[in-house]
Amino acid sequence: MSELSKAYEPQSVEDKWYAFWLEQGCFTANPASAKPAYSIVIPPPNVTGMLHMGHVLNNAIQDILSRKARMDGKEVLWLPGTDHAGIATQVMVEKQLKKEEKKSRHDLGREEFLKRVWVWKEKHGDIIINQLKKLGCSCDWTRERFTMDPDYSRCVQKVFVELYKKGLIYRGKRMVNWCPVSQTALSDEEVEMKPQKGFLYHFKVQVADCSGAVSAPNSAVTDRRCIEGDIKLTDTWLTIATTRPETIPGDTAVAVNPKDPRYAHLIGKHIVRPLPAELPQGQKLIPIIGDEHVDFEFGTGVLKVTPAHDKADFDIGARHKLPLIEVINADGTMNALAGGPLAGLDRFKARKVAVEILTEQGVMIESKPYENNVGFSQRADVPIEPRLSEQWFLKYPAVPESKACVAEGRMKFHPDRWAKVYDHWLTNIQDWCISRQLWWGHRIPVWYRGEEIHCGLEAPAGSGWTQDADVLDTWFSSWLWPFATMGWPEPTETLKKFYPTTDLVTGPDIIFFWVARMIMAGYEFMGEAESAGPKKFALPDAMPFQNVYFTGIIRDKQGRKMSKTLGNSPDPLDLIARYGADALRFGTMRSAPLGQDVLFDEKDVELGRNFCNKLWNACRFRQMQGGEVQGEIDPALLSNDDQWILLKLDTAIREVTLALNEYKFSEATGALYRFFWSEYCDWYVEASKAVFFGDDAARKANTLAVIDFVLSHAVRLFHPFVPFITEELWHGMGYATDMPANQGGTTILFAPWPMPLDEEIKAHYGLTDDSLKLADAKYGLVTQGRNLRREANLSTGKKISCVLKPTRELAPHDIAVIRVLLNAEAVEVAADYQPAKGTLTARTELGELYLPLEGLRSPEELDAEKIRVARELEKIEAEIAKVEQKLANPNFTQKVPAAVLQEHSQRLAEWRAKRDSVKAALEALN
RNA sequence: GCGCGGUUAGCUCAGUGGUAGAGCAUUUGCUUCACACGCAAGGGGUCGCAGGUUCAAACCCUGCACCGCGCACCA
Repeated sequence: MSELSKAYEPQSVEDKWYAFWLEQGCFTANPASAKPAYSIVIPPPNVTGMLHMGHVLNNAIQDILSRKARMDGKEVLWLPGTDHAGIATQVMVEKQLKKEEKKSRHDLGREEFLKRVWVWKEKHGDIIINQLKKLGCSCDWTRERFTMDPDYSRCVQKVFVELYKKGLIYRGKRMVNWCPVSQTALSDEEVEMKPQKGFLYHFKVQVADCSGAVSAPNSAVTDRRCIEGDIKLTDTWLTIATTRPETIPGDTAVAVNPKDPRYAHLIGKHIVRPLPAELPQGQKLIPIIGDEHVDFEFGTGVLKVTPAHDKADFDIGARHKLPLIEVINADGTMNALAGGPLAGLDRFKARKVAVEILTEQGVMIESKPYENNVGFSQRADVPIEPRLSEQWFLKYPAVPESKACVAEGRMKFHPDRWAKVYDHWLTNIQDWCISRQLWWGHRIPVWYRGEEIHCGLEAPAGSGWTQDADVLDTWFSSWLWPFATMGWPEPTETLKKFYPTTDLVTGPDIIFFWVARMIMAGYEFMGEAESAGPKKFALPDAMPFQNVYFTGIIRDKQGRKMSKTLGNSPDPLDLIARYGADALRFGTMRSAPLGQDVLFDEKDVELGRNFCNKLWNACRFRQMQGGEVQGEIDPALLSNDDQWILLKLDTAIREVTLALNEYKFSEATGALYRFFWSEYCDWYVEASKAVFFGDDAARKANTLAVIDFVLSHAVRLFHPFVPFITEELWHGMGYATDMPANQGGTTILFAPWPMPLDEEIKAHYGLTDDSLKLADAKYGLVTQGRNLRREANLSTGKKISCVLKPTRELAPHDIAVIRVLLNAEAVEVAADYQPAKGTLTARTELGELYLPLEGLRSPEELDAEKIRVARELEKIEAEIAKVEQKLANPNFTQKVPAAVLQEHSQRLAEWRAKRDSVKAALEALN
């Protein structure tokens, strides 16, 4: 770094160093290494996805953890990859197909369509990977995995077969969440409950008495005929409340609570279902049944039961052996059984038409606006349709082990409140519907031939077998990620070295989808879960990671979720182009406190950029002073400022290290920011100018040595957060040269993480509390002096002369520092100074500071000054009163610890002294 | 309905019993020889509300309000 530019220019630096790191193989993990292991598996982003702010937050954190671990001397594996993301990817390719060729996937056929998806994947799959590289992610790209890689696919199938053989996977006809747009079953987790504004319709039905006329209740509808003449319609009408009148044709009973005195006597009788209108009454008689499920407080206390289209109703149906009438097609339209006017209509259109028909019949009583929770397909954002279909299900394995590891604190969640959410979910889970009616994904390894069924890794021998058409839920492959990416089922060196992984960084929105299931898979396939049976890996504790860090959700500055439709999501690549990757990382980290959502504001990135520029220029300042790099520090030559900054560095090292250990990234960046900007730059660099502007060569060399010591540590402390600029400075400042090649000599990546100064070093340099206090007092004096200057309306550029009447002895160098910091021509030390009229004074810890003005001020300025000083006096009096009151309370003085009491007394003395001084100043103004 | 978070300066957030803090924004003054992506000095808060514990509460306890999230088969 011969000449540093005036401002930091990230563009010229970032690509260069990333290429260098790759070339040097810095990110490649070596399983044979003797170093202790540190590992993270990336939450694989959607292969067709684009980098968004959530990725930035998530991956910046993983990179910080990885880089810190490298500097701690660990062998680091950050394993990257992408997810095939079944529905999302398939939909994307289907859309493109529609747009460009006006074809559906069925037009192409399964095989041809899948070819197109792979083409898409080859074309777009690298985008997000390259974006992660832009961000600076130090992933081991030699181990990049994709959930549809042949090896990975093999793992997924193997797992399916194993669980099938154990009886944990089974096929059954059950009620599932059906997405009419994607036309596939979904798991419970993919359904999002959303409050929906609709209507609660009340309609009446007539009770019929036809005992004996109805055939067995569990027979199919077509057989359930009443002879027209046998129906005896009664005068009793029941009112039913429903939000879904379009499902009336599918009703096969009406349920009341058997304890409900209004209706109990009607149980066993029938009602005439009003729809389909054209069917003869005899074919529409359905029984009134008694079921405890019915809440008689709600609605009318009469519940229509539609077993084929409602989960709860399905259960009631099962209890009462009711027949099922399906009236809705897979695509959400009504079928022929729904009746003439409804058949073929979309379910929502059909709702309106059903209401019209009921109104025409004169049975509609009222419709009142009503808000209820409706399950939505998370992916397609339409209401899901509970639907009876044949699907594959998994009974979750290793549930007790998975609960225990978190409950017992062996696996830690950060923040830990998620542990409760996790536990609650595991306590209440239902079997997992794992089959999807999609083409893109891992095909279910089951073949059929007539009544025969074969589950295995290969197609069975013989002809006539057809494979199950469905694929597996994407999460059924991602739950294997922590070990399937490392060579499982073989006991590879990588697995032995890096499993279980150390940290997982992810969003709380996938705690059930992914985190919980990975834990179960870990116990089931890597450990000795009770259900697991004999294993190649009987790890004593097979949990896939030791810590889970849950990030917040990134929102815009108004608190709204980032979304494509709102257009409120900035493009991270654009931000990187404008501010630099380091700026984006630092800004994001600084504004992302543990466990809370992050309100993103571009100002944060700006702050990051400004910070990088500050770091850059501080180094530039050092470089402009010339001299030997990293000379020896001579303790005898240390100034008070030197001692102060070394102590502040020590504090910063401790704070940043502790914050990182606790995953408090905003605290760590906050500490770095404060240390570097408010302590090092604002005070130390400015104070050092007293040395560099002087002519003490020995002191200059020593100051340079201190600066190099501080900067070489600071740059390392910063590296995990801002990797590019720190690498540039590490080399440019020459800090790499003295280090062994594998410990910082080649790259800062492996430079040792700074250690706090131990007691021995502190003693060696004479770093004491007193040095800290003296410096604080000195800088306090400077602030007060600048304040005087400001009161006198003397611009910062103007040279002034001050007088200090000291309360303690000060080294000549400290006086020189004060002079430089005040930008004063002279600071005279005079024990017997008698201020002239109109001299501004400030009472400081080090003595009275005077700014003689020689009558330079106008009467207006004097008046303004008087008002200000009088106000200050008021404030001081109020503080004194507050402390005096406390000290006057015998309860206080008797009960309080001695230290607190002493502190209060001292404070009172200080305030009183200050009051005297301010009073004197005020009098001097008059 | 149950559970979990949150409520502190205009904004975003730190602050777990003893003098209310930071960044941004704002005011004023500075083209001071590292940095205007900067420097310096200010102004600004009855810590959501009501009780309680304590010598002392932003902090601990109880209740309430509002915001957000998760879970839940009220049609």
